[in-house]
Amino acid sequence: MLPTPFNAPRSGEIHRWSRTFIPTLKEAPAEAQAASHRLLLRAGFIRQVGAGIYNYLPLGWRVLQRISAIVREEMNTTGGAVEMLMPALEPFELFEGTRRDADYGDNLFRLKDRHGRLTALAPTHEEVITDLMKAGITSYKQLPLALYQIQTKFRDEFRPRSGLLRCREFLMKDAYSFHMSVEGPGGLNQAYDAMDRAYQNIFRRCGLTFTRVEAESGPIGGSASHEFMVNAESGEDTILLCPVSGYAANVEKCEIGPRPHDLAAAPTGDLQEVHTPGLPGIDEVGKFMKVKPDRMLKTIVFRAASNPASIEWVLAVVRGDQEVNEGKVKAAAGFHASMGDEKEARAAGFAIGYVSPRAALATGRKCLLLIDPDSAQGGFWATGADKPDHHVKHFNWRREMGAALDDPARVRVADVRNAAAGDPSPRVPGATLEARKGIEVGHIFKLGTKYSDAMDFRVLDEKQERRSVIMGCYGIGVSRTLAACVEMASDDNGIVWPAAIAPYHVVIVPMRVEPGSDAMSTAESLARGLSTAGLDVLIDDRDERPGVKFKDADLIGIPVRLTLGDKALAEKSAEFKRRNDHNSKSDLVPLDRAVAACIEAVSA
RNA sequence: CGGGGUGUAGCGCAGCUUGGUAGCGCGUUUGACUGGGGGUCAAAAGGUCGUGGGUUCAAAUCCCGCCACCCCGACCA
Repeated sequence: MLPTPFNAPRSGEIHRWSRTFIPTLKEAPAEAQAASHRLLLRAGFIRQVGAGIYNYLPLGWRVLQRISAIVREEMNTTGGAVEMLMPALEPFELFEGTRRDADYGDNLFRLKDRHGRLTALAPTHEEVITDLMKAGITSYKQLPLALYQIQTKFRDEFRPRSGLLRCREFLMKDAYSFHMSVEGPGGLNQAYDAMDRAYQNIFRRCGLTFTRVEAESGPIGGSASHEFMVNAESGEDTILLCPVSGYAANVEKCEIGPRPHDLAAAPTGDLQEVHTPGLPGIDEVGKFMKVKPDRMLKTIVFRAASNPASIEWVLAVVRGDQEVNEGKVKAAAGFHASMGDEKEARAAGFAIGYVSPRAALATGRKCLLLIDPDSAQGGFWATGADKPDHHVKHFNWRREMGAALDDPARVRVADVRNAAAGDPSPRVPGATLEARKGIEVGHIFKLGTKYSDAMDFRVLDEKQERRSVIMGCYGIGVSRTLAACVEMASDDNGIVWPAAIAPYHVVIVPMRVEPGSDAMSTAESLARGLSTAGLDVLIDDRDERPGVKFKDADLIGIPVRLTLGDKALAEKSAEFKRRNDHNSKSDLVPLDRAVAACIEAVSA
């Protein structure tokens, strides 16, 4: 046997439709709503097993493999990482340091082994890899290091939905990097930037149009985080962007440009109490009082963590039609605060459901009042009356709050709400933010020392001092990326795969399928030629009517279709059609040029 | 977890109100005719009607419980 050179081009696979499993459906199953869900089901790529649990059928698995291959290439080169594999089972003791079992809560799949030991199905692997590195890395000389895996993750999602877009079991690429420093050669920032580039390459190669947005960073200070959002209306996430500066962020993170405020305006009338019995929300109360939500003040009670000013509660005020942002509340307060436990807040005297900014003035509790600029205005306001079943009209800041407004230790005006379309851009005066829907396919994160501190992962530096290792982590939802690609590229007839991730590059449709027929033997020799050129080929050898084969070929979305009918064969030609080429008829291509035409179409 | 919806043949559905031998279309199998965008004719196979209980001479149908799946919502009080 001749030796095979290492760089020999890979020859493509040749599969026959009749010998693989492609159960296409004429009608989409009723439960599927999202376009990707419907098409993947109809085209025979996936089949549901349970809520948020799917089989990847041969076609679906092939695409996952393609995406994974791109991910591997980019990770191994641009990303500078090496691949490994960690287990799906995770003993609970690993959470002792990080307490993430609590953070994950019900989203963590828990199970007991036969000895009664608690075990988790891993939702991600920070603990496992940190534990592993702890044992293997003891010196700064071994760093930096970046490792990744492509592996099944488990999250007991509250509500799985939209097929592969939100699953309980899904395929993820997760990478972790380890450093002695943030800045400089070998530092976290360098690895982060490399990953950033790798991610952009990956999603571009998958044919996705995406927006890279600033995302909420974790509770440990200084960390940056970016999400890669595929632009799709069906996305669950909302992103905001400034069309002038290019600034883009997710809803939680997005800053809002300067907004004027005015707490000194005169009252609109006497404070008037209204009986509003048993009305649960802003909308209902508003309807009852005939006040629009944007003229009501919403006051949310946060429990303050220990802080130098020994403040116990933080009250955040936004307009009734806006949403309080917990991260911004913390940032404005300057210390940690979390949504108050209802019982605890009631015990402290807050009339939950009917809280007004005046609750901050009550004696005996130390409160910090944070007022969003949009609600720090004059004009008519309605708000709670600080007692059950009552609201007030004609709330006026100066009259109701008095001198407290002038004490920055007690009252501050600050951005504490989620950004929304139409808000001023934080980067360009006069520009306004636009909202888009997106599917989050990737997320990169500067972890800092969060995990290494929690798990005591320290190594000796060049001065023989033990220092916490600085970490980054980088995730891609591989199976979600597949769904996002379908959301992005489909038409009335089915999926339109980009060649880079299509399950096959070429589908050959012989009109006659009897073995030895001109059409079949031509199909086979064409397939061999394509395979030699490195293309994967599917021969539709089913004895079906042409219409059925064409419909199916369109549905499963193979980039190039070669049709072998009597007329074309009589001219020693094949009909050549690109899947993404709409209206046009197919071209006749001489058989001896067909392979070249396919290569050209696929490498475009 | 709250609200809404659905479970009847592989897929899509009707039948349930008013209880009385389980149906239609697609798909599947066989045969013939056909053969360029989801064919025609003929014959056939395929269903514990999600599940457990109850009412009744009789339950897919009425009553109660449970399960599964889908959609919407959800720390903003």
